[in-house]
Amino acid sequence: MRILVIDDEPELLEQIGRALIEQQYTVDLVTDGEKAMERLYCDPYDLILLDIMLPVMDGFDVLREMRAENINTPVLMLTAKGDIEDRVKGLDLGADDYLPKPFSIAELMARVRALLRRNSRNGSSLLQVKNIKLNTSTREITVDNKPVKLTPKEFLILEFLLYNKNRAVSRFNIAEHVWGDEFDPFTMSNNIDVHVKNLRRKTNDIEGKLVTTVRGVGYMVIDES
Amino acid sequence: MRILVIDDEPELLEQIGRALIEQQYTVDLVTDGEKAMERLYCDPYDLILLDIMLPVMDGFDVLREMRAENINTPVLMLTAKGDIEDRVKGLDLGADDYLPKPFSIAELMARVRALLRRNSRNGSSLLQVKNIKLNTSTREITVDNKPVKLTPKEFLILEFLLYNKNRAVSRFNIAEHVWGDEFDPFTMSNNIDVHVKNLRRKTNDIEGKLVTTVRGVGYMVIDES
DNA sequence: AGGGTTCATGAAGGAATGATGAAGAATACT
DNA sequence: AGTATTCTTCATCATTCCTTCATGAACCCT
Repeated sequence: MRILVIDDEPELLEQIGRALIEQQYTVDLVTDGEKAMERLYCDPYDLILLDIMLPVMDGFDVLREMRAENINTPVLMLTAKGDIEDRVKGLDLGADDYLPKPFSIAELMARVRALLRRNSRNGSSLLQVKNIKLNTSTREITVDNKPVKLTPKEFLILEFLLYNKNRAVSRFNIAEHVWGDEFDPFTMSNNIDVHVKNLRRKTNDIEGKLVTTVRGVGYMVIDES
Repeated sequence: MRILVIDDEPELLEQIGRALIEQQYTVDLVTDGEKAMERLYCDPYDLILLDIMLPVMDGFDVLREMRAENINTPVLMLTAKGDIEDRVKGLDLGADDYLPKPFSIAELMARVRALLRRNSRNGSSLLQVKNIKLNTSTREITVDNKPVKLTPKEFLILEFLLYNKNRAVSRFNIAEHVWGDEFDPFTMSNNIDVHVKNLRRKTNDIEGKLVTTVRGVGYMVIDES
């Protein structure tokens, strides 16, 4: 389960992060709305913990933009203000729950569990295209319901392609997402191509039926449904 | 994503340019309204950052002329004056957002991202004329709702023509846009004509119904709607 | 109608891009 | 340390795409 936490107080952020990691969640921590949106565009999450009071782009802005972008990940709003107005506003904008500060870590964990449970019924962490299923939380991949073993890089590339299905993604985009900081934009190797090749082989994707090559651009997964 | 920045202060212009390039945007910088209009006629942009205070032709003039020419690229206005009047005037003329100077680069970037996102949502990435649709982000092209495969050059040329619909574009304009730096203005080959021919074939455009030849000038796409 | 200009078209060689197999380097596992 | 797995690099092959050119058709003008 992947959780994104957005809060501008570093200490609280740290504390929440540690508690979540202890519970075996995969956690990303950011301190402002901008970074949050960036992450949301790149990576699929199962839950978002969102502070309202943020510099520049506040929690409401993040929520508004997220929903406008059709990112329907459940959101638990955190705020220093306990007043009703904010609460109403947040829920109007599509937040799923609300926790006024100060709160105990135990209470937070309870809410997190509740939201994830509520949501896991909808199976939001399952990316599915054609005969392939990819569970982002358990890291299970099946092709025609038969399990397939992928290496870490292969998994990340496939996840990224599925997440951006019906959109051509460049090698640059892929590299950014899969290699993060330590990717060399000037590399001349066809590293990504090789991983895609192996990915195709392992998913019985002989003729690029799953992963289509977009010449001059990169790759794309097309979902007809 | 292509962004045009218009500001008469060279230092600020430089600074903005650098910040945008760092974020992987394609950027053009000009210092006055005249040059801005020239560029706007030639190239399609996804966003325009427009200073109000400009010599000769001010930001309002640029905005007015742009919109009169049916160039609907979103505009973020920048100005030293913080007063309401200018703001109202700008928005009336069709600006999409407004940022009073002085501003931080971080804040500017936030607005840029927000506008680009807002815009791509509204399907502005979908160019449509007659029975043809072109999605600039997914690179999907359909003719009568049937997908058509175009090569990179063909795609860029069609995109350019659709973007400048109802306006005759010269071969020079096309070359500039499609080949960018590495285009040879002295070539004697009819390279572009060949690509247009193939484009017409692939889009079932037998009699130049979609791409009209403007003798002595270049080509044009006419949209009756 | 004739001459000149501009555009359309088909074909072909060369350039660019992607696919593939294999081997060495790096990493993780025992 | 030794082994297995994964990642990266490289050379080569296959394919697609780009450009060029020769030729024919359409257009414009006097």
